[in-house]
Amino acid sequence: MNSIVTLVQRTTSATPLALAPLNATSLRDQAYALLKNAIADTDIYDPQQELRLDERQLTTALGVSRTPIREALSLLEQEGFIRTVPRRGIYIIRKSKREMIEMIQMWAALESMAARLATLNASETEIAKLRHLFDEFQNSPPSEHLGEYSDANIAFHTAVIALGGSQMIIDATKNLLLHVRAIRRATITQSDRAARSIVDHLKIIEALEKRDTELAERLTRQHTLDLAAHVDKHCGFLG
Amino acid sequence: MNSIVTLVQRTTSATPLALAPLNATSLRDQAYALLKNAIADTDIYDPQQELRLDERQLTTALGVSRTPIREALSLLEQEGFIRTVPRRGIYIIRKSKREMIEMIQMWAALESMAARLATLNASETEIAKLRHLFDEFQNSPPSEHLGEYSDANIAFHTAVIALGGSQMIIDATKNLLLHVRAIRRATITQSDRAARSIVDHLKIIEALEKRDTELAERLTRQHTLDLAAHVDKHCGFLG
DNA sequence: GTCGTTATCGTGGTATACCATATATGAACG
DNA sequence: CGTTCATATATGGTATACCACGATAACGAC
Repeated sequence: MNSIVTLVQRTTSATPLALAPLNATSLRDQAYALLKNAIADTDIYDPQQELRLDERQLTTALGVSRTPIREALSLLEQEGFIRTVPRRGIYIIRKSKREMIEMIQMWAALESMAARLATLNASETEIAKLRHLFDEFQNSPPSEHLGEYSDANIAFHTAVIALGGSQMIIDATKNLLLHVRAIRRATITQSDRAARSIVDHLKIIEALEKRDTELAERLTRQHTLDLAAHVDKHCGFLG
Repeated sequence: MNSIVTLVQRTTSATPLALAPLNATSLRDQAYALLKNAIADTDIYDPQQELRLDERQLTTALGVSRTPIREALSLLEQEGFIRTVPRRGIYIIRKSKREMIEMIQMWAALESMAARLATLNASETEIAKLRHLFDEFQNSPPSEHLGEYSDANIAFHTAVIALGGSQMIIDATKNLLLHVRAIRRATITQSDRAARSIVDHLKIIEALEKRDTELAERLTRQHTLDLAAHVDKHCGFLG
């Protein structure tokens, strides 16, 4: 069955207003959040995966009318997660290799700017926290628990961006992360990349601590551009 | 009267299907484009300007129902152009000074990445075209025709971004430009800034021609960050 | 006259009925 | 058996009616 639909139904059954929290969010926003999470949790690059969504089906699954569903889908379409083809259907989009590389490059641009801003504005204590993200990998090599390392990896980049303090960059990056995350899972699996990645991260942290603006920026940019180059070479399965 | 509404009406009267071109665009997309242009052409930082939109009013002005209007407004809201307050109204957003600076910083990050990519991928002839953008300013100083120079200025930055070849960056930048344009008008009015700006541009062009990746990137970033610093100092009228 | 209460209304949110048309289906004809 | 055309159906797009709720104004009590 369609995993998205089932997830959606499960979440919907949570609506009984047990405590009636200050749930002032509109149905459109709820549907938007739900669908976005569902899409993010779907392995859209699995060739088996069904990528078609059905408005009417979502209607019954969520227990709301088409209107908020359609508005939510409009937003997701604008963000590049889905595409609606008139009289054909609504489809989750698989990003092409080129698009994926462009997204990573854009990520590099934004995160390196965030690193620059972090050297200028972030507090000592905030920067210090970065090191703790990798405490658990001090003794054993990351190859032994790649799943956790992948999470810590994402957490590191997210943290650097947060350190920059630019809400605009933080927001713009969130969607990029969702798009790139699916592919990142596959690329980090090479353990040598994970090892080199840790070295890069430590150098970035040092640059941030030394408040070396240019260096932190450059290292951050290069680290992410390396990922783009890696995807370019090894991800032929992308369109 | 509300300038947006009047503009909207004028444009609407152009819909008679004289030749019935392949106008396959949905009413939602038409409304979206129309409203976006209308907002872009409005001087939202004029304290006199009415910033409230009325769904029902737009309905009659455009001659369509609320549905496509609302979907278009949803998109504009997500892009940060408007904000809808339940039971209060829909308002065009004035960006705060902080937000404006963050947008310019983001612009700097993206354009400098585009410059980097341009040194690696753009053709000689494409880069050569950049010089022609300023041909008309060779003899007379830009202070004599600031309006035209402002246009050429925007054209230059847009061209650099296009040279980068990343559709993702091109798209992300379009909205930023709309947001920043209103403020740019006011800041470029100092003629000394215009003169220095031209010098910067020429240096960027030279770096691109020499395929000096790092230099082109750095100059482009710094040029735009200078604008951010300038806005920070001189645009106290922003929230 | 001021404060509080109530009624009305304006507004965005939602549900639903309707529409247009590309695609699919199948029957009829060659 | 294959091709073609007519009909049916599914799907996204649009219009509209209804709803909930807060704001505001009108009114009344003190």
